[in-house]
Amino acid sequence: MDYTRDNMAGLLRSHDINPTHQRIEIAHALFSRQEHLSADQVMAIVNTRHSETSKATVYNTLKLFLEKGLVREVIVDPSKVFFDPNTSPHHHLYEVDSGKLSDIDAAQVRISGLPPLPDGMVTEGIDLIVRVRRIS
Amino acid sequence: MDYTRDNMAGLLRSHDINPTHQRIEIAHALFSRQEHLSADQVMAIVNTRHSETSKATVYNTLKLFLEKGLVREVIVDPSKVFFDPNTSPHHHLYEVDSGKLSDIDAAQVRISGLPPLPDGMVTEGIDLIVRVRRIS
DNA sequence: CCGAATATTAGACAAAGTCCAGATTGCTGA
DNA sequence: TCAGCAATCTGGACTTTGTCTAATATTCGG
Repeated sequence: MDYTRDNMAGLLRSHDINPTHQRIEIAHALFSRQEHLSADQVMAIVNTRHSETSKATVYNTLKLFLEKGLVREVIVDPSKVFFDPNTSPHHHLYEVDSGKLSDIDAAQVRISGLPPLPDGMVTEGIDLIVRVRRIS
Repeated sequence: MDYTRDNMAGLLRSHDINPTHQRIEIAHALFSRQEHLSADQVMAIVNTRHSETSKATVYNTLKLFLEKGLVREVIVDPSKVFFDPNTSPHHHLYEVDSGKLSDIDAAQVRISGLPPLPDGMVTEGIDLIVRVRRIS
């Protein structure tokens, strides 16, 4: 897969998102790296050369991507949200001291014995986070 | 189990925590309710009558309780951390729209097929969060 | 190329949480 | 009893993440 800026435009369009210059840059930042990035990190990447994209736009765009199913939100650190360009079913491994976050393929993992949901509720997602720490 | 303030003092001592007035109040707030509370909520409860405990103390105390294994931290909402007086193994059910958080007993749930940990790492905990939403 | 709709922007604002230096508390031993 | 000392608590300034708003800029269909 080639994450050129041109392909980003197509990706955005296919998710019903108007591909503007800023949105393409932000998508490129996330998808070319295939990493979990915080809003802060996205902003830093997008504005490396000279400031091009405002804070508000970064936040708006990430929220838009989230709504349109282009990225996933990962909540592991109380101080910041990570955005994950991998939307296929998977879980997360979080290294507490370094803050490094990596994927665990959901295909191998089996979760059984969950209780029935309360009436009138539907599952929006199941997040499994394995918190690990370096042996000291 | 009786969560009187006197018993709180014993609980604190048994966890190697000096039982001060403020710490007893905070422990009482958490344990008498057996609910997930945010720092904000704890502060509101403790200071209902007249302001008695400062913000700094509430945060310091909750962090201390966490270190001493008296409470658990639950990270489900990016905007605030919840503190959980239930430290027995369990998972969480989070109602996205109402913000309500409830427990899922870990005894019934089986998680299998997790990949081996990276070298030199130990598991600090496994958080399983089922996010649900009311059918609209 | 025009005008409407859609995006972007700077900067003010809000909320959660941290930090610090000074004031309080509660022991301890004489 | 009380001075000395360590532990604790405090208000308030500060930081960081994220939201909001009103003005400006861009885009797109016709």
